[in-house]
This record gives sequence, structure tokens and C-alpha cells, in this order.
Amino acid sequence: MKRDSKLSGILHVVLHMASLDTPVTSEKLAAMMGTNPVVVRRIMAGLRERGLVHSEKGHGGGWTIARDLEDFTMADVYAAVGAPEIFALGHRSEQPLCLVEQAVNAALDDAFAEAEALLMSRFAGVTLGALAADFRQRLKTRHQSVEEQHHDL
Amino acid sequence: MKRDSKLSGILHVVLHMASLDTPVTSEKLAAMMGTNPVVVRRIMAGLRERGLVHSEKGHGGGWTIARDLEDFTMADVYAAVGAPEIFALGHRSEQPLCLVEQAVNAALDDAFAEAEALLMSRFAGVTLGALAADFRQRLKTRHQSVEEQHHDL
DNA sequence: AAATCATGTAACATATGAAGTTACATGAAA
DNA sequence: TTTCATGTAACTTCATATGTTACATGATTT
Repeated sequence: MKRDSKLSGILHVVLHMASLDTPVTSEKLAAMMGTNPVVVRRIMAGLRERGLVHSEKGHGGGWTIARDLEDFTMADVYAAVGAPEIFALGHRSEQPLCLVEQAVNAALDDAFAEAEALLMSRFAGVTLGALAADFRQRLKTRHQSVEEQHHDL
Repeated sequence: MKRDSKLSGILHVVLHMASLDTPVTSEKLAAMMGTNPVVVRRIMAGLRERGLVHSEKGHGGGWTIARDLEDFTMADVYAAVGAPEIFALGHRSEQPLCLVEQAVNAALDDAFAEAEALLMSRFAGVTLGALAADFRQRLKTRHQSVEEQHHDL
């Protein structure tokens, strides 16, 4: 299965946008994601519909964050990218007549439903602000380790 | 993404096998699954390696269950089909240099790891025997509802 | 008002991987 | 020795996420 990386990719560029105070073009975001500007616009369109980001045409145009980073979560972004299928495992037939297959599907579906609920609650528990904070922490840690290296010399 | 249905499909046919006391050919299992015998052999090969099933060549040959249904779980079958990727969501780059992307990936990975652990524990909690029992329950319920329909006439 | 820059989006192309298929080898039973 | 069944490599098909091209729309600059 080819894995859907829209969520991962767009979270990445949205956080970059958040740290800039001027609109960012699809072209620049695409460069950050290592992809094509049209792909960026396609995905960002979903976030715009949800009111998470704003777009402006023409000179000086581009994308901006439309909401406080504390006020939306990974779950919102997941929904905004179209709530893609979470699991790479599926059923052979969705509504089987065979009772054996029904029993199997029911057992699998129960397990998947629980796992999905947990995943979603975790997504809902992480604000973009928290991700940004984690990034700043990593930045700090890296600087410290660089300083430590200098000390060692 | 095309979803991997090996687990669902093979659980289905294994339960059918379990209710028969003679070896079942790949061709018959394939008919149950609505697929090709080679596909069945390919998947069953993994179960055989794990000692879950046994195969016999030649006349009267075919596949048999090699272990008591109470003694293996959906988790064993999942492992036997090669432990395919569970999630259809992934990262754009696995080991990004960008610290923002690292923060995003870490948050996603945490959530996925928890969901996967839950899924696996649920799989491990369902024996094939439990599935077979659920099937018998469904059979009973269906017969009852058929009788009820007759009553209604 | 004309040129430029940016998004909006449809249509098409590419790439990946699960599943399906063909072909033939191996081995067991009739 | 014929028949039946698995074992497996190689190839084809199909779905679909992603990438690309092309062109329309609208905003800003000159």
C-alpha cells in the first residue's frame, strides 16, 4: 500500500508558516515539503475550507495561518485533509453473506474501531501550539549539544 | 491506497477449514475467498511456517489446521501473514533533518504506536476458537429469525 | 490598462504495491 | 505412470497517492 502522507507533510509546512509573519507562497511551501506547488494548494484548500488557513492571490499573496495555534489540533488538520483512511488493512468483502466472514469482520472491526478512537483522541490532544513548542525545545537541545561539543574541544 | 486484505481473507478460510475434518485444497479455499489458488498458497505458506496449518501434496492432499483453535489468536495469524503495515498514513521522509518535521513525526509516531499497541492487544485477545463460537452464535440467531418469519406467516 | 504574481482547478501522467495469473517444478497417491 | 496437489518464480493487472501540465481567475505593481 502506498501510504498517505498528506497529514505529516502539511503539518510540517503549516508549522513553518506559523513562524513567519508574511504570507508564504505555495512554491515556497512546496520546496519545504519537497513537492509540487499544486499539491500544496490541493491540500491547503481543505484547511482553508475549515478556516485554519487563509489564502491571498496576487503580489504579496500566499498562505497565512487563520487561527491561533493553540486553538486547533492534529485532529482538525486530519479532518481538513479529508480524513483519509487510517488503516492499511481491510476486508475482502464489505457485506459478506457468509456468516463465518461476518464473524471475522465483526471481530476485526471492533479492534479497528477501538484503535481508531484512541488514535483520534491522541490527535485531538495535540494542539499545533504544542507541536511548535516541541520544535522550539528540539532547537534548544540541539544548540546545547553543539555548545557541549565546543566545550569538549 | 489499496488495502491489504490478507488477514481478513485468510481468517475466513481458516475457520472454514477448521469445521472440516479432511484436508481442503487451495482451489476450494480460493473459491471461498473468491480468489486464485496461488494467492491462497502464498498466504498459507506463512501460516505453515508458524505451525498454524499443515499442507500435504498429492491425492487427498490439501490444508489442515495444525493447532487447537483455542491455542492461537488473530495476533498469531496477523504475524503469520507477514505482519503487514497497519496504517495507511505515513511520513513524507523517515529521517528528516528539519526539526519541525522531526517534531511532527514524533507526535504522529507516539499516537500511532499507542493505537498499534491497542490493536495488537485486541488481536491477541481473540482466539480462533472465539471466532468460531461467534460464527455458531450467528448461525443460531439466523435460524431463529427464519423460524420467526415462518411464525409470522 | 498592461504586466506580473499568485492562487484555483481540471485533466493527465507516474509510481508503488497488493492482488491476480501463468507456467512449470516437486512430490504423493491411485 | 498418470493424476492430483502443493511450491514458487515471474509476470500482469489494478487501484490510488502523488506529481505535472495547462490554463483560468483575481490582486498588485508599474
